Amino acid sequence: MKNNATRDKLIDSGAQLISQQGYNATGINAVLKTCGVPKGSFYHYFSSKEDFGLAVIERFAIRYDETLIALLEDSDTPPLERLRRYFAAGREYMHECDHATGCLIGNLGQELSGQSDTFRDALNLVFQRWEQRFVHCLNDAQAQGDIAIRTTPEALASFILTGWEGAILRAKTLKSVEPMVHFETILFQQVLVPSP
Amino acid sequence: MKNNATRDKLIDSGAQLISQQGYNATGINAVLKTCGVPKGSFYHYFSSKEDFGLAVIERFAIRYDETLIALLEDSDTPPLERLRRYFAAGREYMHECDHATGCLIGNLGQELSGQSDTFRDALNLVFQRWEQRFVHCLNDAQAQGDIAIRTTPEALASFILTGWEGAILRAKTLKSVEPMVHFETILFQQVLVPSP
DNA sequence: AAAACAATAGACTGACTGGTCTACTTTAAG
DNA sequence: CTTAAAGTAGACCAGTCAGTCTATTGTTTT
Repeated sequence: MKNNATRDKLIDSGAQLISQQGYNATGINAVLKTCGVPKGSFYHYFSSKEDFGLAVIERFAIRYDETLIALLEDSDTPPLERLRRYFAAGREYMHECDHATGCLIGNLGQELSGQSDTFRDALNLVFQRWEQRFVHCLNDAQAQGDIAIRTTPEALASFILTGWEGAILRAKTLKSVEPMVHFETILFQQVLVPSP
Repeated sequence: MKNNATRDKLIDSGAQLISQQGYNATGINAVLKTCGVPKGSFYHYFSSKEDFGLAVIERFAIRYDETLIALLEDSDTPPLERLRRYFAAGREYMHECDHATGCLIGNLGQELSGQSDTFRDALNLVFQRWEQRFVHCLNDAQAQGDIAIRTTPEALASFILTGWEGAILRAKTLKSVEPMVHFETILFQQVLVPSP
């Protein structure tokens, strides 16, 4: 009943189109066309467009969490260096997509939070999971004496995630990673520093 | 030919609906309905939905710039206090709209930057004008010895704007101003500080 | 082999989209 | 008073939307 190549193809095509155009601007027919699946199959696997959208979010979150673990919980690398690699990966991806795509979760958060509570809850959960990864990494950094956390690890993680998401948004409208670089520079220069 | 109450009503209703639902999710008929204007008038004043959207952006940018000037260029108030008032106003507005609306320019930047270069350029211009207001205020702060700018005023302004926009986005999905508070706290505690 | 079910296939529906069209009313100029 | 233009009014259009429907094909289970 579950896992199927057709279902996967639908989700992958959907993720790509939604990343590029947003949720509302992406029609089901467009998804079907790009992966050559008939409409009957779509409504066999998903009960509605919303159901489909939630599946796209879930799949993306799982995949993304894997790379997040690989980058931020790599105990062979100093915690701050892990963060730098995370930012570098984000910048690289921004180049790859020609500054057009950005972060799927951020995009949908902006577009759908005010539209549907179901979507908002799902996206909020993903953000919270990401913040936890940051918290973990920040605690490591403090334990090793690399930084002094002057608020709470949670507040600092929130600061980093929101700043990064904002930088991605700005990078899209500017078509340049410059805002991402500025964020990273000031973050490491003034926020992620040892106690004075 | 120009200025008209009908045109204004259309733009105001459009701004409200687009703020709440986004651009793609807001139909022209919905705008007409909420302000009781017939379609003939709409296409008398605007050549297309895109033309209308650009007018909404322009109007919003002008209005918002006025409050930005009032807050950030008030020379009777210390520069950092001006910034604090700006953030407080943003938080207050977020409460008023029940964490649903956020920033119109940020929303559209996320939704339309990858979709239309015309929109992207218009939104980018608005962001750049805002950054200039921050630059001005930051220079004042440095001149008065309140802060030490360790990068450039432009980079710091970019950092503040992107961080704030990201915090607004996160506040929407979380339905709480907490991320905005965290951003402000850490910003004033570790970034906007005098030279050591 | 037969029955049951999963999956594929796409024509079709009503509602709605942005946009056009013609007709009418108001305003301003000559 | 006449005439031209600005603005109002809404029926209408082709296209698209998410979603439904019936029919058919594959694959198990019995």
